[in-house]
Amino acid sequence: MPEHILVAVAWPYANGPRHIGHVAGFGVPSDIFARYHRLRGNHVLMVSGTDEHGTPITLAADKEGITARDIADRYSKVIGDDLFNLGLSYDTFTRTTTENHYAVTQDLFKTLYDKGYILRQETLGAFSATTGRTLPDRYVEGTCPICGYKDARGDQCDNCGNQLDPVDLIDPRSKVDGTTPIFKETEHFLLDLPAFGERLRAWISAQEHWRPNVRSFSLNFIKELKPRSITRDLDWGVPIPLPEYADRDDKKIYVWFDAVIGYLSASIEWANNRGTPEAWRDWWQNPEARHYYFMGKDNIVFHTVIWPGMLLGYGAGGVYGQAVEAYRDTPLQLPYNVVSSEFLTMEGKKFSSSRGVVIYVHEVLSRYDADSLRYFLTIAGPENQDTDFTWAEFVRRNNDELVATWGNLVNRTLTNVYKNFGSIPQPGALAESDSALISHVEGGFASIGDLLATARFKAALTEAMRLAGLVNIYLSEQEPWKVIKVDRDRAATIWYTVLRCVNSLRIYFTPFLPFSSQKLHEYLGHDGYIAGPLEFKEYTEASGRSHRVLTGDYTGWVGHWEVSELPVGQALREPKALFKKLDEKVIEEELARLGG
RNA sequence: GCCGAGGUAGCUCAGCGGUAGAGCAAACGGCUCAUAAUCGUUAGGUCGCGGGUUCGAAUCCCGCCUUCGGCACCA
Repeated sequence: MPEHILVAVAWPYANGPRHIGHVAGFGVPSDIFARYHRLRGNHVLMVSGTDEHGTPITLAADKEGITARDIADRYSKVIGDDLFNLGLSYDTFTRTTTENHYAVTQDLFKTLYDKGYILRQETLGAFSATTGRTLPDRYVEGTCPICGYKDARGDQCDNCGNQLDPVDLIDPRSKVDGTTPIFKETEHFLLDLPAFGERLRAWISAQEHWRPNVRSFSLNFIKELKPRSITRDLDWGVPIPLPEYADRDDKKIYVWFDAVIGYLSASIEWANNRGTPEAWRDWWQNPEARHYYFMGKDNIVFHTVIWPGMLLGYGAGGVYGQAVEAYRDTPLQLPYNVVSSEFLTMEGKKFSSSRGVVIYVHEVLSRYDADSLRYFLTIAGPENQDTDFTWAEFVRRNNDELVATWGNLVNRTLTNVYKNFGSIPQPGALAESDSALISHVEGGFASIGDLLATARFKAALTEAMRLAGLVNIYLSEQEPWKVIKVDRDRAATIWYTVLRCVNSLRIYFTPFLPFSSQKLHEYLGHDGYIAGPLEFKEYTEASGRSHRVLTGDYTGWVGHWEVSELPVGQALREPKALFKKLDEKVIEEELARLGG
């Protein structure tokens, strides 16, 4: 029975280009997972988009003298291009500035409000004297009332570590332009998280398949749940769907509230775009569906506490949940697993765009193959702990592992067979050593499959590489290039054995290395796409505004996570090297770029 | 300050109660079909420090040193 798998990927924030740490955390792992489940024949829905509301984008816009939408448009395109070039196979990668997203967000807000899960409260907020815009706590600086430190932030003093309220700072000033902020009363809406406290605690406690750090961190967090503000004094965001706020442009829904709703709204958009508007319910209102969320560790509580709280509150729904009779009493699905990564550092230092400690995705992809980056970010990525990216390691992993073990196995096999046979050779009776190798390698469908299903990507790729290494050892022992001079039939059998293994390894590597796996698929003489092209599509909504969606037609792809036939006599296509070996010089060149 | 994670071979990391592991780097040897790729052998660690629990501890507990995160209106 095929399963319905939702792959919900963190939404990259559109205030600038994304660096390789971001795609290491959520992008590559989620794509491996989605591609694996498609090969398994499951119904995969992989959604995300650019997160385009919030203060940082308005600040970036002010700086350049353009609108927030201009900033969002620019970086949504840049980020979408990066993900496309990395081969991240979203079913729908959209944006949070669509009409559809606004409608779904407002339905969530309105439903939670009507059910009493949203509270109203007057609070004292800081506003910029020059622009009138709200100043988040961290954008207010001043002297710490506790220790006297002069550059304390509104939320916390970096000197004494105490948590602060910006109103208490002595001589407060705006971090943006140094002016004195104005404090005034403003009404805010708060999500009543304590109302879900017991249900969340019971639910999280039961999730024993979560990574331990995710579960324990979340359980710790919900010990002290407070209502959480879900509106901001901003003109850039989803409007509050209440009559008294209909015409006001000074208060919007908080970016984090709408961003997590993106998982649902993008699923609904996917269904609409393909002309099956109710199809999203097969994932969201199907108790058998499994939802997997991928993100960095900084986002855990939004996905294990706040979003689940919102889903519990929404239940079987408002407008969207209730629309179809057959689903009317079916609540939206909670996450099945929340796969959080740690952080990637850069030559030993934390990524920092402002200090130039950064490597953008488009920079790497402009000079290196996507599969090389994908390989590094998987085998050496921050899956369980922070890991370090260095150019020296990148070159070494590429040359000594990817090229030497897997690339070279494919290359020596295909060039030999293409030259000597031109097609899959007819084997004689398999020797003990031949069938032992084949069955050992084919065991990867179970072992690697189990690791992938439980999101242990590093171990899965290590196992695939180990199996590729076994075939290299076999070749060294059998030496078919010698045997062929005296016994062509035996050489054919040896090469057939190797080809059988390479054919299975092709499947194993497809989730990790889609571009090279597609090439190998073709060199082996197979037809169709095992990892085909992605595409951008433009969609126009009722307002007339259009937006771009990264998607693809994955249903026609041909690979399956099982031993596949390798027909004797199938003509090979002329092979070329799958990967490029990198010159050691690039290490110095890249380090020079960082310094300059 | 509070909470949490890490400190294992020169390097990057895995192992997380039962005789210390991998890859790379190093040394030597085999092979030469293949992107000077590959295969084999060797060498290399009192698993941060100090206590404790246990027949037995990188693995559990306590303390310390050290690095790094989170601490809720930055996403």
